[in-house]
Amino acid sequence: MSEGKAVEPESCDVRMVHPEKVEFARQHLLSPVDAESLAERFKLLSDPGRLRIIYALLETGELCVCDLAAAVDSSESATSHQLRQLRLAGLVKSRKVGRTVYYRLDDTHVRLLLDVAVEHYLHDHDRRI
Amino acid sequence: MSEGKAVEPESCDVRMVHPEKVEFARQHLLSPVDAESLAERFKLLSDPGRLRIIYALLETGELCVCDLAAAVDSSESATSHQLRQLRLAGLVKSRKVGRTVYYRLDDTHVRLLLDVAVEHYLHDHDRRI
DNA sequence: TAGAAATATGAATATCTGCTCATATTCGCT
DNA sequence: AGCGAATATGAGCAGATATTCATATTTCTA
Repeated sequence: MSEGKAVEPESCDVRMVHPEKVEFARQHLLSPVDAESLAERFKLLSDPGRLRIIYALLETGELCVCDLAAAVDSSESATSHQLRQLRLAGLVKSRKVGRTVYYRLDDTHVRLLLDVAVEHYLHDHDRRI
Repeated sequence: MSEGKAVEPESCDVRMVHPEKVEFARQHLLSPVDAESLAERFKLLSDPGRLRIIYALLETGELCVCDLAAAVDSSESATSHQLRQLRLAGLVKSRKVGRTVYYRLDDTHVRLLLDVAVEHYLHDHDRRI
């Protein structure tokens, strides 16, 4: 299915050894937009603090900011900033009771994703739990 | 060297509303070490370029640096730098044939992890492709 | 063997990220 | 109303990251 001997003449030094494999790869690749979107998702999970926040919520169901900060052993401000990111990304939702705000996960998929990752990278590879 | 301050900023403003939930969370949380380890793993996947490289290898099986660069539409140097990261992290392996180096995935788990992520974040959520 | 090709690596740079500190906002309590 | 508590937010800074450019290394070839 990979045709196209004439590759996009847009780049400067695009030499290739196997044009057909390159073409095949190009067709099956993530689009730049998808790659960006997916990368953003992973970026949310690429911070130890955020990971710990997510886990705390995963385990307790719901926690207010100050408890969350205490649980993950971070400042309340830092925790609030992190929660803001998670909230804007739709990963968590908040519920306000008086002046305290309770956060909980609002993403049914994180658990699975984390389970898969933990299973593979913490258990198989270099488990030091 | 510098003595600096106390490395334990825990006793400054650690107030909590539900001490028992905090305690529970602390016990079931990822340890700082595990969180760091897991976060590093996710960080590898948090760059669009690296994601595209991984996908290209996933689809074609094996590709040399210059073909890879052409496939993901990046410079050869940038691609090489990223491959270095992936290599150091054990995600890819290389095979040298003459002066060209062929890279392939060396992680049986990435595919599953990516499948889960793509399934959920690109399809379910806000697919704006 | 000289020179070119494919890749790797180091340095410099520009951008991004997460933290702290200060301040704002919202709410409860007296 | 006024003050203090819980959280949110913005500015600024320090550390991390990715890219580019230049150079090094290895290997093929004339």
